[in-house]
Amino acid sequence: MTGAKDPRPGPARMEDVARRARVSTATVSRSLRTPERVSERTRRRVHKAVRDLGYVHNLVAGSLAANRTGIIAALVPTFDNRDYAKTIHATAEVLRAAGYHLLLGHHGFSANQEEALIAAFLGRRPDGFFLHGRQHTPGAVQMLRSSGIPVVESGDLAGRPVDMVVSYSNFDAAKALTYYLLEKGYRRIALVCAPWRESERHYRRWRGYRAALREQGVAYSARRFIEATVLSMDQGAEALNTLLDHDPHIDAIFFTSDVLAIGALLACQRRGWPIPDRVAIAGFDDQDIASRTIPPLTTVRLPREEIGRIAGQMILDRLAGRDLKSNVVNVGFQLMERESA
Amino acid sequence: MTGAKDPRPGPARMEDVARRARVSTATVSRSLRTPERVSERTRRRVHKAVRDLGYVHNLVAGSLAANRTGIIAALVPTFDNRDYAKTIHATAEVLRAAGYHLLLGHHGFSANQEEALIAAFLGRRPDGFFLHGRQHTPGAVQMLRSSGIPVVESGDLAGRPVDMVVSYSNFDAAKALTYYLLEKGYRRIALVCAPWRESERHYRRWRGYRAALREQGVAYSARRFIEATVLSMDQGAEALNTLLDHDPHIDAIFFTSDVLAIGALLACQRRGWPIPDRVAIAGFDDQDIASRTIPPLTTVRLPREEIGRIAGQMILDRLAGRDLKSNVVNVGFQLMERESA
DNA sequence: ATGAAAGCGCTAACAG
DNA sequence: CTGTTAGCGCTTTCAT
Repeated sequence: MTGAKDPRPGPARMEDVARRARVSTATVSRSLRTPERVSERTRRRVHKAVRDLGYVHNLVAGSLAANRTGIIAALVPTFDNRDYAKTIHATAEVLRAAGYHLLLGHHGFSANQEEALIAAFLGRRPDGFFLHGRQHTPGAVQMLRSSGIPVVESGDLAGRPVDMVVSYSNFDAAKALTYYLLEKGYRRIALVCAPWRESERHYRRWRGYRAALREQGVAYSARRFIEATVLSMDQGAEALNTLLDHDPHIDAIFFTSDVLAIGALLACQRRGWPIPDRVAIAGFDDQDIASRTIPPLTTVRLPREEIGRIAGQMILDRLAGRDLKSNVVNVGFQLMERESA
Repeated sequence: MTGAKDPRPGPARMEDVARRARVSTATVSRSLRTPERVSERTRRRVHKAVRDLGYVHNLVAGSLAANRTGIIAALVPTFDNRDYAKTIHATAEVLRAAGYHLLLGHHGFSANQEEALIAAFLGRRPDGFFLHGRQHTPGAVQMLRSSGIPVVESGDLAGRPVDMVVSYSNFDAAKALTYYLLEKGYRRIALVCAPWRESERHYRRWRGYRAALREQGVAYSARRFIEATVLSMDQGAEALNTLLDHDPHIDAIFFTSDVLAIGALLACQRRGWPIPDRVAIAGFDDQDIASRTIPPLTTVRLPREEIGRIAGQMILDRLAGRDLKSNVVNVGFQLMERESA
């Protein structure tokens, strides 16, 4: 039998640390969260006790007491997409540097699934929310608004923000690309869209394309439009076939996604068709491979990392009480003029 | 002035719901977590009160009281990699269906960064941990072990697990691919590795390659080995040049990553070199595009989604107290024999 | 610079 | 099936 009070079983608590360092739990807490408010000597004693006991600061209890979790919730349509991945990567980096962590979820392009996840995530009391996508159920918007936390959306600039937005304009980008094709002399320009359920973004691209045609007095033909069922290289190749079957005079095809465009390009290559002479091909996103295809793919580059960085920064700024210049940030886009069109 | 007690400012709490539904907070809690243990009538009253008040169940407080968070921590080297993305996607799906959410981080292939994240994440008291990667600092292993929560690692089968492992064998897969090349009659087979800092996996692949050569009595030459500095298509093309400069008689090149292999393949194509006649090319991972290159790429397919699914399931099984058959699951691999080699 | 004490909002025995 | 009650482990005034 020892005279010392036996430590309770289970992982060490702050109280155990306090006892060992001969201070109060308040001091331990300060040593951990605001070390500058504690004397050098005390801090060292506390940190030694922490190490000796293998103490792990319990942030669940801390979150409850402090009424902040240090968690930012983020929702993407899918993880399996390099564009979202790049964005989230950058966001996570910015947030981690400020001591925040990411609670990440995916909803598979379903607004209802998104609403369910928002409800579930809000229960974990995140300090901020990042949504990739601009289409939400009314319930989702309402929950987000009344949560009172900073919310950043991305994906497009159009429409009323829940709170803040950082994005490029799909409409403008698609319009600019279409203008480029028109300037190159193409007149029978077809469009292959990714499925519209995969966010309104592709719909906006279609609108940008139509706007360019209209402004330049070029007729739009529904026979030159295809909505792909899924976003795959095979669908790109198939769309190419269908379009040229319907109208052999098509001289250019704008795919609203590089995946589709590259699928079509490779199909042409296998057939020995000269691109862009047989038909010009343009994509959207500037995937790594786009600059290495034969010929290299004309496409639009979006600043995915920048979006993620800014999104994280906007949330941090708001949490720090800093005022933002604007709730909507347009990061722009870059036309990558290459040989395929 | 109303006679009713004024609700406190701020978001509704369980007590507010309880008062409105004329039950105790315990009943509200049960209605939310274990509705089957509450009478139909009560449950409806409670849920109505929840809706009326816009109450959001505070899982932070709940986690503290129940000593479980419903959070699974996951660490990957980087988000910007489709392989990890697919795995995590599958894990998140399995976990979400069971009411768990993912706290996700990335460490950029740095074991120290990983340790720091493990420390930070453990403070959030996750109920389980998933690590993509098998190399950890001793401190990291120690923290994980003493946390007492289920830990699943992936990335390779070799070495002693922290707790559980689900993976394929990089050694076996690389060896099998090398055997295939040898059977095809190639004898001067070069190897291009991704940087070894990007996990030991690429080192194991190199070992598998060497083992195959040795077993078949084919000489290994350091002049036929290159460690790429980064994982990019350009590096693949560059490695190809360097190798053929050093030794023009090389008849096959095994790249330990499809990215490198495809970069090399496209470079050959631009030069009009016939593949595999000029030189055979093989990759590792079976990216989407691997089956569409010209010629299609011989490579190894790894069941990324399956790994993620099983990892999630193993954690859930352990949390449910179910016994696992084994702590190590080998998901195998699949040789994709195509025309490039 | 440090300590005492009052919660943070919920859960889970336990009792009825 | 439902209520009472005692915490969960930490943070943060408010003193000193």
